Amino acid sequence: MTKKLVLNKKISIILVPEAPYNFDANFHKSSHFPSSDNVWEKGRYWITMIWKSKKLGLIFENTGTVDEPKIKVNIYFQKELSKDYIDSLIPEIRWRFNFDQDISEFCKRFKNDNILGPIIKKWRGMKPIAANSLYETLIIYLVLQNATVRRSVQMLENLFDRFGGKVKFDGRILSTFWQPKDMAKSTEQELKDLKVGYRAKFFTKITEQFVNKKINEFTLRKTPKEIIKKEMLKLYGIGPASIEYLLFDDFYFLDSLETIPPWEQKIMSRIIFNEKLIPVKEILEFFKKRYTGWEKLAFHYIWEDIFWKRKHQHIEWLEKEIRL
DNA sequence: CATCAGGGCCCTG
DNA sequence: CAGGGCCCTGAT
Repeated sequence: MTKKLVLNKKISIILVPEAPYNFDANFHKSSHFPSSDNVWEKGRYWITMIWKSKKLGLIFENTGTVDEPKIKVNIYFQKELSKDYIDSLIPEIRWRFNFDQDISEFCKRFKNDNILGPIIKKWRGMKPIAANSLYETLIIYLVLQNATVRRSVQMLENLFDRFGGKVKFDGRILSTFWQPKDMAKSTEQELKDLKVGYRAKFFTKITEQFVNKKINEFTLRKTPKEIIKKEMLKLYGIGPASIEYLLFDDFYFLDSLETIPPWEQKIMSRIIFNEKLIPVKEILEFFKKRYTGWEKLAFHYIWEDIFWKRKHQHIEWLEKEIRL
C-alpha cells in the first residue's frame, strides 16, 4: 500500500533566524505526541515535507547559539529542483519554523518574573512552531480531539499508512503526510476503518474544503486574528479548542489566550496555584493581568518547561493528568 | 462485571 | 443556549 520514495539528492543551505532562537526548544515540543514524520535529537531534527506537490526530507542542524543562531538545512529530494522552487521553499521553511518573529522583548521583560524568570533562563528563544502546513495541522488537531495520546498516535499513523507514504533519506525512513487530493476520493467508511471514529466526517469535509481551494493559508498568514478565527470556525470539526491552538502554534499570535482545555487547566492549576483545580476564568485573568500582550507565549513557556522536566524526572501528579 | 463520565464538536430543540 | 450524540478509554 505504502510507497517508499528514496530521496538521494541533496543540497545544503545555511539560514540565520532572528535571535534569540532556541534550537531544541523550537524543533522539539516536549508536550507533543510523537509522530513518525519527524525525529528530534539534541541539535538535530529530521522531518518530511510536501512542498508544491514534491516530497522532501529535511535535516536541520544547530550550528549556532541562542543569541547567534545559525542553522544548516539539508534538503533531500528525488528529482532536480528548479531555482524558482528553492526560492519559494526557503521562505516557507522560515515561516514553518518561525525564524523571523522577534520575541526578545518578552524574554527581557519577564526575566525577573518569579514564575517565568527561571524558565526563560533555561528556554530563552523558545517560540511557537507550526512545522506543518495548515492542512496537516488541522489533521493533527482532529486526531487530538476526544482521545488519549495512544489513540491520537494510532489514528495519525493509520492515516500516514493509507494516504501518505514513506520517504528514505539520510539512512532514515520517515512517514509523509498527503495532499488533500489524495484523500478526497475516500469515503467516510474507508476512513472509519482506520479507527478514526466519528472524525471520519471531519476529514472528509475539511479535505473537500481544501481541494476546492476555499482556504488559502498564505493569505491567512497576513490576516487579522479575528478574521482568521471566523474563517477557521467555518471548517467542519474545528471549534474553540482547535482555534486556540491554531492562533498560537500556527499563526503565531503570542497574546491570544482565550480557552484552556480541561487537562491544561488541571496542570496549570498545580503549577501556578498549587491547587487541584482552579476555574478557567481565574487562570485566564491571572495571565491577562500578569503577562499582558504575551499571555499565550507565557503559557507556552510554563507548559513546555514542565514537560521538559518530565523527561528526566518523575512527577507523580503530572503523570496522572496526562491521558496516555 | 457493567455503567458512566470526560473530551471537542455539531446539531437539534 | 442547553443538551444529546459521536467514539473510545479509564474510573467507579
